[in-house]
Amino acid sequence: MPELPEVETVRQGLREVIEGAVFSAVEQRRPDLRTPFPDNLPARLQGRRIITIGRRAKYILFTLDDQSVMALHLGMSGRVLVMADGSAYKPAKHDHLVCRFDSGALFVLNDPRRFGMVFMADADDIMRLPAFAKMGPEPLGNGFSGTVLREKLAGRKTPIKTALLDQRIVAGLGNIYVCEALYYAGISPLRAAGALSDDEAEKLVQEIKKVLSRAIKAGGSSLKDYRTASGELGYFQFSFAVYDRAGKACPDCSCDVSRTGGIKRIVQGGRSTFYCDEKQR
DNA sequence: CTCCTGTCCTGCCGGC
DNA sequence: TGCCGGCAGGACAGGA
Repeated sequence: MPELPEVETVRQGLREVIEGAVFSAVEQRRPDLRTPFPDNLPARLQGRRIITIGRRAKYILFTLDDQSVMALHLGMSGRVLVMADGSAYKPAKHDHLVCRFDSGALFVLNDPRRFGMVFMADADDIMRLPAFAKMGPEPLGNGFSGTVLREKLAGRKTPIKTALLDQRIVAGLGNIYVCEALYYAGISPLRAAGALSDDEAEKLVQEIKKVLSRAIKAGGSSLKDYRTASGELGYFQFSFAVYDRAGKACPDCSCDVSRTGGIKRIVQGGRSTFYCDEKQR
């Protein structure tokens, strides 16, 4: 599923089409995703105006005019369809939540694997929900620095790759951009998290910010193509240095791939890691 | 506390 | 062609 850049792109697409709109019809087509939908969700949305559409880590936050917030996580396979004119929409397989608006706009949440989640709470309470309470800093925010990362990693023996996927360390990274950032930082995914030097932590933070920013920019520029094509938001073309490129040469590779075997794929914590062991130490 | 494994669910892809 | 195993962008529970 979508990692932070994809979620941010979805958020931007939603803002353009349904921020300020009023829910006129809400159809919840099954009782749950990974967790149950909030009690009486359709009734709680009906007639409410969306004031702002924000984001925290991989959650999209819809703040409504009654000071309630709906938090949406897309899980692994969640997708969003949004159309300014939803009159031609026909329900498709795995369309679990269908919202129509007074403007004629349409929002559909589609999630085949149903690893997604929807929560609802008063604005004052939303960040106290378990999903948010222990979250680490936003990777693109000022609260995420080399110093902060070093503190969070201190004493940890777990591999840096695994640590960066822990949302309590930093909130919003997923498997793809962790692999990518470690590559650009020249740090092996196998290194003990607590053993990074100050300089390495600082470099890693900078590369995390850079790769996420580039991906968001790529998403923004592809946004209008997605909308004109199908209204579907969530995934876009972005060229990866190592992710899903096992056996291939890394971008500015000067080594002999026939000898080194190119980019490696290993499994850490049950998830694939891709890296170049010539360039990452 | 930390860390490791298993699990939720469907779809897709490669191999036989 | 069909069947089967393995894998997938996430996050949590439970046990050591």
